[in-house]
Amino acid sequence: MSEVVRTSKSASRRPVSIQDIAETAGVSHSTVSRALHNSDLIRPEVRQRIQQLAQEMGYTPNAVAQSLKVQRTNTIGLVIASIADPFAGRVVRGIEEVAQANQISLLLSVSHNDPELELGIIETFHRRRVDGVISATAQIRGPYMARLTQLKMPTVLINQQAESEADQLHSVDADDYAGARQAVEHLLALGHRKIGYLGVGNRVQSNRRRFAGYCDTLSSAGIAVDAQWVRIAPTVNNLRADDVLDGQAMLPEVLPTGVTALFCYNDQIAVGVLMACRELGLRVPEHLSVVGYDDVDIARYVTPSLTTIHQPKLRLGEIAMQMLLDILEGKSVQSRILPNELMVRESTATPPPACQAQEKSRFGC
Amino acid sequence: MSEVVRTSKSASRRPVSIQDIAETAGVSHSTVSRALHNSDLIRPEVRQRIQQLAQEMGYTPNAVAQSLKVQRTNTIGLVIASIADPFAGRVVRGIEEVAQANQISLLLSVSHNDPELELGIIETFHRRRVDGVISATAQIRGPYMARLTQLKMPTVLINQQAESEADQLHSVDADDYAGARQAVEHLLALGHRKIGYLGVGNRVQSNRRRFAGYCDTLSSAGIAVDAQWVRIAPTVNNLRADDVLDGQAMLPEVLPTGVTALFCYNDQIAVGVLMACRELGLRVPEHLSVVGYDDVDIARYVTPSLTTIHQPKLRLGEIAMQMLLDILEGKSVQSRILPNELMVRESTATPPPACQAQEKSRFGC
DNA sequence: CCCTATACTGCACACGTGTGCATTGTCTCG
DNA sequence: CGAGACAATGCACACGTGTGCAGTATAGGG
Repeated sequence: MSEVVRTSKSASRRPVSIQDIAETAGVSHSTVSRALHNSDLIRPEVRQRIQQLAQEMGYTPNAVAQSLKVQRTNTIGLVIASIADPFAGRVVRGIEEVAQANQISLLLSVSHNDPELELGIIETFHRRRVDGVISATAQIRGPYMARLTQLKMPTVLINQQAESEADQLHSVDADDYAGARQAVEHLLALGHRKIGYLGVGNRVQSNRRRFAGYCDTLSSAGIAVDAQWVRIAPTVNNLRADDVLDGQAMLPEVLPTGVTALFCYNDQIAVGVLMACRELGLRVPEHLSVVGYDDVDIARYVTPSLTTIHQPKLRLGEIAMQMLLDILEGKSVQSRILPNELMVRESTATPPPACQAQEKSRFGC
Repeated sequence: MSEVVRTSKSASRRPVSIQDIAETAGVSHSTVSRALHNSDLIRPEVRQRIQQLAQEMGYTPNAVAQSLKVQRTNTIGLVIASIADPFAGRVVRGIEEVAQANQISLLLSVSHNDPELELGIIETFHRRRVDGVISATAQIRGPYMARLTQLKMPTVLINQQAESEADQLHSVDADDYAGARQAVEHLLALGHRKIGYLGVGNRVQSNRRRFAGYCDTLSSAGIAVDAQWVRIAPTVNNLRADDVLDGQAMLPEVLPTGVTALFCYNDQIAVGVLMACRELGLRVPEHLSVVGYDDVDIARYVTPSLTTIHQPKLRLGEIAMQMLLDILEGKSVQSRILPNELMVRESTATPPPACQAQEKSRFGC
């Protein structure tokens, strides 16, 4: 008899519900619900019998129904600019680990830095009633951010240093400005004075901060920044192009200005520079010093290995997720800025003799 | 008056529902539901008025409730072994693009090749009632796969060539065996005869297929495979270690055997070999030829650039997602195997003179 | 033996949405 | 003018789960 019921149920292709369990157990669905939650309102023996029955019938709670009822999805939305970017990969990993440890699921979306898409993604997240949002996209633009705050979705931004400290908008960042300063100071210490900057046009905020660090450091050293030393990769369709190609293309443009070192927005740009140098027969670091940013895996594997600024990518992700969890629990949290670390490898050295000579004469040695 | 109502609603922090709209419009919630779906059961003017009202009140449909009702979440679960792996990154991107175009959301989970975790992930996906699953993890093991088929969740496997063509289990793969053959044939054509293989221990299936391609190709050429030429990176905790380090560690072990070329399981292993060679003062390809697998970005950026087998990573992802969509629509689909492509770059050349001399004398030249 | 406190269980509603069916109103045709 | 057809809308239930409250049974105490 009971077998017949089970068969008809399983034939109907619908997963078993607490209602099904209730019927086979001869109790109400409320009792089953409570039993499965280990409520001490239910007699221990009944509780155990129901739990065993649930096991036997292959019951899996319907998270959709639960979410609807308790008004919480245990899901957070994650926006990143690109998956191809190894930087994002590490950050996502940090997020994922903390999320998994806290039974939170991740809804992943890629924005490609397209404002239209970003808006759509936020809308989708809201429709799905995610508990919160982590955004690791390059920059939040006006309407995007406006909608975000309007919807009152708890949000944590990564590496965006949102200037407007709005209500529920928190952020965790690595210190772009200080990182840039470290990089340029390293080059200054090696004796370089003509130091160029290769930036990007489609990550406006972070590019601006790193560029500012670059400018200020040179100024502090009494060096006037020559606009010729600076190139910013053009923005194509607001979409992220291939940074390596951009780096490759920009090198020949700054070379004639006589720079002896280049500080690059990120490691990919720097790798592009390395490849361009190889084509031109220019040796790094003998003829030109190169500094990257991020310290992605590839920085260690290219030849010469890249001197770069290490960002605590994993930590950024972990902290962002933990911060969001705290917000959801009602704790008050405050935005954080993490320090970076200079990794000195093979791509930087003292300036080439010719320039050193120039410098020497200049200083009267 | 209506303002008072609006205010009280918005003060209750709950998003507006169709019920709220119905009250302000003076109709039933059914009418609102139909109007928002453009049902022609509703008078056009009413329809428009309701839609405008919904707009004004900032209504966003509750996808959770919809999912519960229509028994479909428009969400699929995605399991990958690691995010750090650039191979996975490209595949995910392909999946994501097709998903986004079809209004499907992605639930992302990382398995780290841990069977325990994998099982938990599948359980979570089932609880959340995803419409389907795409698995790009290295290998599905017994209990994992059993549960997958038991739950009747439509599933597409990437690069796993599931031997048991079970019911709802479909797959899309790049041809490991043929890829390995291409790689080894390339080396043979260059004149190499002592060719080694560096594999991995924690991606059993694909490693086995590539190794088989390696063995068979050598056999076809009349070369007996020397077990000394072959190394498999040890498996640590079932977790994926750093492939580059493994490659670096394995090179010294096979070098004494006199191999003139190495076929590596993937590009990371090959990069490790490159770095080890550099440490030992061994030049690639003059002293040793190296072939990778996957053709991830890094393969183009290292020095020398890697000869490798290009896998259509983006296509794998796109096809997998499209296949899953077809399954969900009830279409019948069949598993596919995609071809790879040999990318000849700088890391392969004819064997070093010493060996060539040996070969020559051997062939009586 | 009766009353009350206690332990347990079921009823009914709620979460937000979709939809079959009944109901109402209007128009048209005989 | 009445009847049937058709258009438009509301009622009620369903999806699967959680929970306040009422109800029942049992035990204990007077």
